[in-house]
Amino acid sequence: MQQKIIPDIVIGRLPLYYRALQRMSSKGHTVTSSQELADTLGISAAQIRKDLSQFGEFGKQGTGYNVEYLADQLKKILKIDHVWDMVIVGAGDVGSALARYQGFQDRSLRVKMIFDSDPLKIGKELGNFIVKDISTLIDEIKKEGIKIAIIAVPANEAQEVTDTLIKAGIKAILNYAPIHIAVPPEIRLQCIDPALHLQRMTYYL
Amino acid sequence: MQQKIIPDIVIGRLPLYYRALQRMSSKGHTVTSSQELADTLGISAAQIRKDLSQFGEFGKQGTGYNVEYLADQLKKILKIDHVWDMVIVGAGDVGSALARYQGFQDRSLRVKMIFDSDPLKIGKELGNFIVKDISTLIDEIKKEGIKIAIIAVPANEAQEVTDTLIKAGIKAILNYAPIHIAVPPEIRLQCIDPALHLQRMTYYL
DNA sequence: GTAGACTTGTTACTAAAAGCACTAACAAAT
DNA sequence: ATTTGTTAGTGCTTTTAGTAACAAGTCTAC
Repeated sequence: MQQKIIPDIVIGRLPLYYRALQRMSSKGHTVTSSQELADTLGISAAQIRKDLSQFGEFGKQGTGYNVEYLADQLKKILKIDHVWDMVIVGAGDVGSALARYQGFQDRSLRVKMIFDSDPLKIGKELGNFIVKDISTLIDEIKKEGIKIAIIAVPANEAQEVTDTLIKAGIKAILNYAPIHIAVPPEIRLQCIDPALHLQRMTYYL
Repeated sequence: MQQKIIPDIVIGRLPLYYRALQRMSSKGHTVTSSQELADTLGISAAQIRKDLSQFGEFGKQGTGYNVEYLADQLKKILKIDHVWDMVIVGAGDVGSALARYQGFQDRSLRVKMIFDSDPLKIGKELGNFIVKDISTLIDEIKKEGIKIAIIAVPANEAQEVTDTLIKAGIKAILNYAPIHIAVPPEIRLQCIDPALHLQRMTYYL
């Protein structure tokens, strides 16, 4: 039996739902509804129900969703029912900030190592880490079996770093370099460039 | 005459095209084609042509696009033919990193001020800025006529800060707080939460 | 126990976005 | 002058995404 393919856009909304549920849970909220989620997220209730129904039946008619239970199910679906270790490549301003970033806590993500190629940075302390030599990157990643990397190097080094990461066994990349990087189809890639977001809005001003 | 409404998804791709053109230009590239852009961006050539044709005819058949000219046109369309001043709210780890971020240079964006509510942070130096008291936010923003804000405060303060910003005349917001914030339809909003991007990828691992 | 108010999961429908394919235009080589 | 290869712009088709509505359960109040 062929398993149903879930559109990536749906997958993209699940972490959003999970984030809202985590927040509700921390406030002691025990049950919610698609309507309440819709209000807190700015997404239509029908959309939320449809997205969730792709994965099973998590709610109860007339009652809604149990917050803990639904959060738990989403954790399993997103495979964030355990912590994922990550590496950061690039110990410049962006890499340093990410190494100190508190926002990964309680979200099943943990920075494990940070690399740089600059001899002046290698060996230096950065948050709880010692910056490692990028030439040891492949070995270290393989040794720890890390699958997720964050790229925070200048644009002109990004593609080279990407290729190295893939050689090391990295399967998911979050790219902060302001350039498009090419990856084979089996590698997941997400990009963050604040300037792009901002320039998208200036059009309307 | 009613002007054609351009889908926001198209607007979202324009900064991407512009970024690629800037890069080509800095490498001395003078002409390009939809196909070359497609290759550097990982977007189909047809898509690029269609997007651009929404705004006019910028290319020459058989030849392609003049890099400088197209970049210039995109600048005008996106209204980034002049520098936009921005304020950052929140001088924590994220706000500090953004205040130091070099990536806004040459992209028509400039941080002008940074605010915080913590008395321990107010008055302190941060990069080239002195952290200002958030209680002066409305006055300062109005005085300078600033239209763009970056929110880098904890989740539970984000909505309140948003409301204040809108009162001050802010029209576009980039939100780093890990929560959905509500804004009236005329206010532009973009959100960045690295954990969301990462959790979107773990599904596939 | 029953009426009535809610809420889910699902289906049918509508809208939007992307892909394809074609025409017209241009440049370079012969 | 003619041929060949390239490329933009555009209309049409297909695919994808989102909305709305409804039947079937569930709960509460009385």
